[in-house]
Amino acid sequence: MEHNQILFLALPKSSDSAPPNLSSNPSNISQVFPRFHIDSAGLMKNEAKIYQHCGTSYGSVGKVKPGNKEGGKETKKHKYAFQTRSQVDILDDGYRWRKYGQKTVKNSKFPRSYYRCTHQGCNVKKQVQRLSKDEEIVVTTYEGIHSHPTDETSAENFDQILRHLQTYNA
DNA sequence: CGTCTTTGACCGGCGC
DNA sequence: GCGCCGGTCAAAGACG
Repeated sequence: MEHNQILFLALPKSSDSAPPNLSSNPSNISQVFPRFHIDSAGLMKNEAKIYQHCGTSYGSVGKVKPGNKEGGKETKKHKYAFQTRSQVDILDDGYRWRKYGQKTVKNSKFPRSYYRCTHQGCNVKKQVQRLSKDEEIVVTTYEGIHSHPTDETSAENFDQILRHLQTYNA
């Protein structure tokens, strides 16, 4: 086993070319990931690297329909995508997820799993997909913001990193 | 016994 | 209009 890498794909809004500063991160990342670690074997250490990425193929995520009526009914979807280098799909981020679907993606030879937060009133969804190119890379896409605390009380070092990332945005 | 996973069906959007 | 593709539902089973 090697050191795990956490690739941060931030999706603030449009595919606007953001400055290379890490300070321009989307809001409330720590709400999405209050606690982040790989539970299966404690693989992740403080060697986690965080990258920021804007645009690319993920720019189409959460797009707004051009033919929307009346306009102004644009719901902002907070959507964050990660790439984790791990051998396990399930990353325990402190929340409890219920799997509600699994589909095979045309572009990938591995199926994509759909999860939803089991907390009542919490509509946060999550997708887990494994890249066909690199079997070790797992893409986790979060959608929505958690409005409730986690069950876990212990905070990991990753929390500090996430807080440091979101210091600028409010 | 309660909770979560599994799995096929269903549905809506989009391209041809 | 039709078929593909991606996302969700829901029934039934697995598992503690």
